[in-house]
Amino acid sequence: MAVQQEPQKTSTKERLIDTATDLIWKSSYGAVSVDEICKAADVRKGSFYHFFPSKIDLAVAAMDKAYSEFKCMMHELFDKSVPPVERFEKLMEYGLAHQEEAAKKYGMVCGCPFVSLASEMAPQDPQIREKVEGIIMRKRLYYEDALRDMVDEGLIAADTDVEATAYKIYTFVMGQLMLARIQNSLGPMKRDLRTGLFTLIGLDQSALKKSA
Amino acid sequence: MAVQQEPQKTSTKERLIDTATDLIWKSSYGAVSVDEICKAADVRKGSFYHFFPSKIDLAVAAMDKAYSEFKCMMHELFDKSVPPVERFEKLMEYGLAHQEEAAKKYGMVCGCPFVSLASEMAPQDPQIREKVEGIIMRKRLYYEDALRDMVDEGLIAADTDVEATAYKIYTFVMGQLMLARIQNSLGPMKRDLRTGLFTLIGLDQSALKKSA
DNA sequence: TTTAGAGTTGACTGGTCAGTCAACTGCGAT
DNA sequence: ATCGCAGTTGACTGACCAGTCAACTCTAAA
Repeated sequence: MAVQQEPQKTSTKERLIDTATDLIWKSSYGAVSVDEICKAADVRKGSFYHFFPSKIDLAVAAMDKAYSEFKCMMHELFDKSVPPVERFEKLMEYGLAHQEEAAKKYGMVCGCPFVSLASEMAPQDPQIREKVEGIIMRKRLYYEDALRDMVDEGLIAADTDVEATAYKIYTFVMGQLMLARIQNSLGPMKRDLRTGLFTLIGLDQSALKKSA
Repeated sequence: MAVQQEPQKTSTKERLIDTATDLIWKSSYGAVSVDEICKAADVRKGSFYHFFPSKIDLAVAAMDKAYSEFKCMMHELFDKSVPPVERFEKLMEYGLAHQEEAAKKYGMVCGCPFVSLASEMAPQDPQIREKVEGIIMRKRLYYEDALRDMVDEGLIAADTDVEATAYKIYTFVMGQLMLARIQNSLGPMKRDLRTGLFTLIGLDQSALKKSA
């Protein structure tokens, strides 16, 4: 009558990272305890501290994994072979789909996991701050590349301040995601993200409608 | 030789609210304990729970006070007698000054207290969510009024979607503040806030430079 | 002078927190 | 066979958590 103890499909470490991502993204770092993560991941306390020296290190590892997945997508989406306008179109498409999926999975709109965690933890923890700073920078560089290509193609003004524009886009998207999380609604984002982003870039909206 | 116990200048309740605002704004709700707030405010535990049924109620009271102060400023700044463009100019001026002041006081850039707290707590606490939802809505209505006045004055396109534009402005500013907090720097905001905001509104930048 | 109630105090509770540890298990290399 | 070691276990620590409470003080009204 021994109960068959079926083996876990994923490794203990991976399960901890994935569970932490879920729980922290859904609520917040401060509201999720190590015990909670362990219970949800079906891992004992000792194993947790075998893999991670502290709770914050798990959070950093979770950010690493989330970003490496995100980076893959960025890499193929923002490839030189893709027309620059389409890069942003596809990115927004992907972003919205990702949010819808997460909203269904978690029962609420969750926004950007990096930004939410960073806003909470950056003032207290330099590890988190540095990690997210790097993520922001690398995303921004993708944007800047695309903007330069748009300048080269004559799509936007030649004297466009590429760095400043990339920052503007970034903060706009960040704000859109933050509002969606706070209001628990993707409505405004669906309506405003695309036009707002292209306005900030300086692309003629009417010219866009044709291609869409 | 009795040590003179000089009386506190502000009421216990007020001191708790102000201290909580400081501590939570600087770090986060989850990272600040009731004991910590009490100690910093020189108030005993029992008094805390005499005035507030729970920690979350104090946070809500702190939001109320912060917003009521903010509202006074908004009310006179967004008065009909002020030209609409100037309303935004002054708001940004005030906002940046406020951030500089807070950065000096707390030793770091703190961003928007409403948004930071809401991002952390909205998914877990309906009281916080509702409170911040109301704040967002009322701010947005000020923006919409100003935008309508700009339409009337022929400063922006007559077919401007006032509600959508207000949302875009709001999220852009929110994102700018969030980035400033995460990066602990007001640099990008000083450079990009003004031009980004007016681009989203749809105001001709070159026309603005003249008046500035 | 009495009384009621707002405000204050500090000790207290029970639970939860992050993190520790010594003992154990299973396995792959020698 | 046995050694070493990554991984696992669960009991444990001490600090800290939000919240409680009965007793106290002060004030202002009756």
